[in-house]
Amino acid sequence: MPKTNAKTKETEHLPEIEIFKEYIRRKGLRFTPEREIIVREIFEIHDHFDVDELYLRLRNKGKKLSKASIYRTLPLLIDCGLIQEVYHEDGHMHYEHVYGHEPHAHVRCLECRKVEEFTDHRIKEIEEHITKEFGYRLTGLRFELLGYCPDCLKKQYRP
Amino acid sequence: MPKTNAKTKETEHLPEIEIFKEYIRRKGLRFTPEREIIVREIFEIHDHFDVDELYLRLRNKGKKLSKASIYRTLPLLIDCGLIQEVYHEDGHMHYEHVYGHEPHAHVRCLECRKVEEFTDHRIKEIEEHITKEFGYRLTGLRFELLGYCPDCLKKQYRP
DNA sequence: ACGATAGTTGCATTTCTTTTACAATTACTA
DNA sequence: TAGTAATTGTAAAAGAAATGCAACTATCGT
Repeated sequence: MPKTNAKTKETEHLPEIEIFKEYIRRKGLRFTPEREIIVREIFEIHDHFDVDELYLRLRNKGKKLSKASIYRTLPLLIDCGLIQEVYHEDGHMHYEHVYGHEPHAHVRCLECRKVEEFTDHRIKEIEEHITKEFGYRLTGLRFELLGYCPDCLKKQYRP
Repeated sequence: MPKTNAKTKETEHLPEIEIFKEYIRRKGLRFTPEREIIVREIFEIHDHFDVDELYLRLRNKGKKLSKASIYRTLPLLIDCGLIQEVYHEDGHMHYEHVYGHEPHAHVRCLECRKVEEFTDHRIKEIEEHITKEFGYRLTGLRFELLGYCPDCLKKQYRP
């Protein structure tokens, strides 16, 4: 179960749905009920998610829309900077919210498979370094540390 | 085309094939010609690679082994710490050498799709921090920065 | 050196994720 | 409110990765 330590304060930003609407408008696309349902559901999940989980949550709420619509909506949300692909695991992609969240690292335990988030001021420093020294304009970041968590080390799953 | 700035000096370590042999022995597995061919080919590639590229390189050299063997060998190489999954793109996984390489970040241009590598002492510091403060034992790392490279910015692909 | 045995290979098939063609539907603009 | 171009669901396709199986073989003990 992913744990989320590095949540940014969720105050002082536009609601995600407004960002999305504005993006849709700017691109000359359409704000459909299906897209609205998908976007609202995604931002009710306060954790990493994947297509199947999202689809099941919607079905359980009686919202019957197709997976195709989800697969079509995700790239829009990525493009407008609301979410990002965070890691590919168990044969499929996992996503996380980006907008309003500080850059952070994911630390994954290879034994119990839990994922924790950590912030570190040095992440921003590295971004700044790349920006200033190499002239990149950065828009996103994925940082994953792999290893064994204290609990699993204690249980001697790993010597 | 991925560019590789952050290559570590390749001296002063055991040949990868020896590491692999030792791992195979320790696990009671078998050192087959197919495995040897795959491993040697992987360490002749000095860049990121994927299954298809590896398969084609082998075919072009007249080595006719199956993709299944590649798919079965990669987890072994990951498990013994020689390579890692580095990013999932174009619908499939990409790999890179790990053994003998310093931890580094990948900076990906979303326009021209090039991938550059950068080292930064802060990456190690962050690792140490996670290790000391949170008690993890870390074995690997993926760090990807996404944005637009100076060239593409100059060409005004992005305002 | 040889034979037994358990691991490995290639092939074909399967599973699973993600994409897409198409016809019906619908959001948006004038 | 009508016109039009985007969107939807369905079903199928595309593609990556995993796997069952029979034939093969590396390895080990004798």
